[in-house]
Amino acid sequence: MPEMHEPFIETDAAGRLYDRRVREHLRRDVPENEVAATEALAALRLASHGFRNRMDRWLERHDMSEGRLSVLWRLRAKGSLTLGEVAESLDVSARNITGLVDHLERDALVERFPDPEDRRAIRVRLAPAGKQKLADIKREMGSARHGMVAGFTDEELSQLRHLCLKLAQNTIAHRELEKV
Amino acid sequence: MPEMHEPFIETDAAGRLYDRRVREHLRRDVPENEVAATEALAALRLASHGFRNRMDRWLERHDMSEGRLSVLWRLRAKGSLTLGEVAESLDVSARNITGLVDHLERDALVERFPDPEDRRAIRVRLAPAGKQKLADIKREMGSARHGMVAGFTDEELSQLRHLCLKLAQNTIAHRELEKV
DNA sequence: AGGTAATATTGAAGTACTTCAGATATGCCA
DNA sequence: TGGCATATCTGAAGTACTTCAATATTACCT
Repeated sequence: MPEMHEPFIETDAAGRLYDRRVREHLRRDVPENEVAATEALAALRLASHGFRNRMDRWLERHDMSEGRLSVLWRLRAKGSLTLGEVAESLDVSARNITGLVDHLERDALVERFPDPEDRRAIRVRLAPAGKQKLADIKREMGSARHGMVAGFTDEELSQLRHLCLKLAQNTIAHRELEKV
Repeated sequence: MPEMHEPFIETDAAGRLYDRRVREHLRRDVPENEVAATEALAALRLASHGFRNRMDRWLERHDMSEGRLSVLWRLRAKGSLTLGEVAESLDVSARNITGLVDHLERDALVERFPDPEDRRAIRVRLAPAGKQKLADIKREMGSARHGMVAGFTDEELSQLRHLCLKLAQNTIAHRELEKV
């Protein structure tokens, strides 16, 4: 049996999980009023790191990545978009989308074409193979996702969604303020 | 006034936030029993993406990155570690830690030294400048974090921590199973 | 109608992450 | 005691992300 990680996720008196390492770190010298925020954000980081790694591994079987898949979903929703619109929609740089679309184009999953109204812009749309790839992924995604949320009630998933979007709202509001 | 993002985070009848784009996508053809999980995981992705970008921008002022900062915190907690131990602790590849420690060493924030008991291994510890850097960052981190969790009650933060760690447990359990 | 600031995409250069392979060292077993 | 499997770190090569600058184009203002 290979060596396992030393467990660091424990349950407190109220029945809630906490990260022992973070709590030990906090005991040193983090002000009391920052404990809850620090622990929550550290947990968010841990969860998303694990989730992303898990998704990466799963998507490898489809010769896909999360970044490229996001582009495909967005194109499926919108029909076609300029590269800039894709970038804004996914909150990444236009340079990044250039690379992701290069890769998707190389795999024949999308097609680039000129924007009829703006000769600077390039539009992109799903190719038939891209539509098929999304159908294939969707067919199997359910069971993968099911494993990731094993043990969660619908109420917990709803609450997780709500709290994450509340956090996202803060980061979006902050970013919009920085534009001014 | 620069153009703002079209708002996509809305509130449902129960007073909970949801991502309109995800919900529209779900209405097409995602099975009912997968809706809650899909929405929760999409929200987690959005929150962590925004949080990470926000942290990146904030850490730039300290000439730091999240990856390198994680290394520093871990060294502060443990005194010294081998590069492999840092990698395992942060759930990243040893190759990645080599690069992060290269950068930290170049900035004189850490020091590498031979492991007295294993000539293959290299240990790393905080340099005095690293300790100072952590002190500087800690002094200001509170207000940055405060902004990120504006509008959250301690109860919500505790619940967010719990739900994220519950998710993290699933990804950790899955990864340990893959080792067998 | 011309000039100029802004926009869209991509080339260049960088960081953070991955996998794989190589060099050196360790530990275990026969 | 020697052989072999495993461990540790890093070089090589790759992806996904960033910023900045360059080129071509658009839009607006005088």
